[in-house]
Amino acid sequence: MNQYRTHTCGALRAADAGKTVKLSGWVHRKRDHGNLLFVDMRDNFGTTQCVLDTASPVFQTLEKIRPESVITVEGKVVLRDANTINPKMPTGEIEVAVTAVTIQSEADVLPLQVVADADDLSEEQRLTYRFLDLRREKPHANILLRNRMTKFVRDRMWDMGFYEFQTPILTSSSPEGARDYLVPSRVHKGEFYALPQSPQQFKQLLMVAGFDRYFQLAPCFRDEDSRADRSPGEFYQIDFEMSFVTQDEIFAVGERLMTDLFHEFAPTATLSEAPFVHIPFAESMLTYGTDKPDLRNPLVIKDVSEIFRDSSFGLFANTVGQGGFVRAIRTPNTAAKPRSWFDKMNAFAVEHDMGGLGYMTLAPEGTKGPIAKNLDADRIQQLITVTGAQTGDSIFFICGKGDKTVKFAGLVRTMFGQELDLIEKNAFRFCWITDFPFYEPNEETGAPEFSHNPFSMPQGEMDALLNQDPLTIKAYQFDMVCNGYEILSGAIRNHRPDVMFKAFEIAGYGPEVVKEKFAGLLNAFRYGAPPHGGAAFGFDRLVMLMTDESFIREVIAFPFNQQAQDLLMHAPSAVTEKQLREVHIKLR
RNA sequence: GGGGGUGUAGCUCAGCUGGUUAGAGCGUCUGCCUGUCACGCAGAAGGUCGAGGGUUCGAGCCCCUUCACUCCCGCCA
Repeated sequence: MNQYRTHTCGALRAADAGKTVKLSGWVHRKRDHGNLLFVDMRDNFGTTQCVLDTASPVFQTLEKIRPESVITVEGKVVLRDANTINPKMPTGEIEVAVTAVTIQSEADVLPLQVVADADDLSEEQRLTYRFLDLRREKPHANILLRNRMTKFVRDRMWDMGFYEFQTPILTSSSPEGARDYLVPSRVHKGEFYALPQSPQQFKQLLMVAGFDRYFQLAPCFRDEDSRADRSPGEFYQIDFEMSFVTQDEIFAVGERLMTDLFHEFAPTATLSEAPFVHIPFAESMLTYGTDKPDLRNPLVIKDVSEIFRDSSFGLFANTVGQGGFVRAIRTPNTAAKPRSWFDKMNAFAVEHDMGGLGYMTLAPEGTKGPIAKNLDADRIQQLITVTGAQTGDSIFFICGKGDKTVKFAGLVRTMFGQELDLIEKNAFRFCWITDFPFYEPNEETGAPEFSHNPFSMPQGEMDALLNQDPLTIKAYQFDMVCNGYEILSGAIRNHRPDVMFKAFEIAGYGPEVVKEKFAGLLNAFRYGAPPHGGAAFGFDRLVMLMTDESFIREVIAFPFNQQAQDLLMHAPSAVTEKQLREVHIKLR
């Protein structure tokens, strides 16, 4: 018999009454009635109430023990009286009458309150005492859910015929993408390894090696600043790659995995049916003002620039005349809102450094508002038709130039979705964003540069590179978006050296540079490479969606803080002179 | 790199228009309590008001500098 326990703290039921048992766990809560003492014991599996009075030989010991100490108790399982049953606890029909106790580890006074399970501890406290924080119910449950999702994903990928691999953690620095984490080499003075930003090149090499289907729950490292949904430093991807496929087959794998995963872990939620809707990048930017639209929000953005061109509404007409544009959003059932509400909406624009939010209301007695006053009836009718507005609605207008205005329209859409409580509840709405531009103009020079991953295949391949304006070429590159979060990114890869040289040449890289920086891949492609493609899900972000958390730290056992520090292990930290000498580094 | 927010007891916070001795809840400690399950009751201890400087008769509060944490922009598949 195990010397610590016969049962876990979540196991005992009425049927166990009469048994002599041993439990080990943490002192969750104590309720001391003077001559009667209740001790709730907690472990990973649950909580059990222990009871003892002055007749117990260990009464004094347990009366003194501090919360969160680890103890082993022996005692008899007894049924509770009907009026003392606790229906909120799975073990609530019984309690353990304690006859003996062993103190395994006595806890000091706690720096923060674990048992209170309050959600309002500061991040700094929680991360400094993460081992205590993770004892709390919700953080504990989040990590266990992540654990079950890990197994589920792994099983489904195996079922779908993917082989699981490990790829190197110490690899070479890559010039594209994010900032690398560097590791100095001791053996090779002045040279550095880099931690992989993703196993991108390795998984492609595995395709060249003929393994057909690869997957990995891959750690990825990027030295970039954090966001609520983006952990600094490191994160995990469900990374996969397939040979002899087109985009649609990658989509099918992604849809299968998400459909199964969300059915399993969010059984009550409404899900998008596969196949998920495809939204070309350009359309997404126009209709939603972002490349990661939240489709739970029913509002859409319409371009109404042409209606305002040469119109009598001078402000908008002038902007359109100078290459700007006007976007409109219909907001249902808002025509009767007070003037102060429209002013508040306008203030939102000012906060975001935009001129304002023009509007027009469709009251039963006619259209109203500053824009309606200055526009002829025909144009007003066109606005109503384009936006689909009905009596009782209003239409808001965003006018300006450039990318900033496009994105601002997206912010306005999101703001109205929340303000008017239009966001669908308990739903996961998926879509594919497709047809990303292969190149984008450099902000200063206007010269084409890679907009995303240079390893993806341009649509039209060599013919497009030779004969098309580079800035109009699209890539076989796509994202999957769920509820406004980018959860996957993928592409059909460029497996043709000639196309790759040409693609880099257009972006301003000569063949020597390509040969130097991508030697591994290029060399491999010279000796027979299958057409291939793949993608990667952000695993942490999926867990975050599933747990309905807004912060990615909530689903990572030992996350960095915003400054990419581990407050528990004190990383990063200084090292000794000797260590620095060995890796040939001198600090300035 | 830039912008916003926060910083007061071990934890979470309140603190008015600048005014006497800086408060609450939880936790801790002490005492009482045999059916609680966030037990209850009584009491006590606990403060460099993030740090430094300034204005003022007087600063937790106003000004300047600085540090820490956090959210966002930039950045980032």
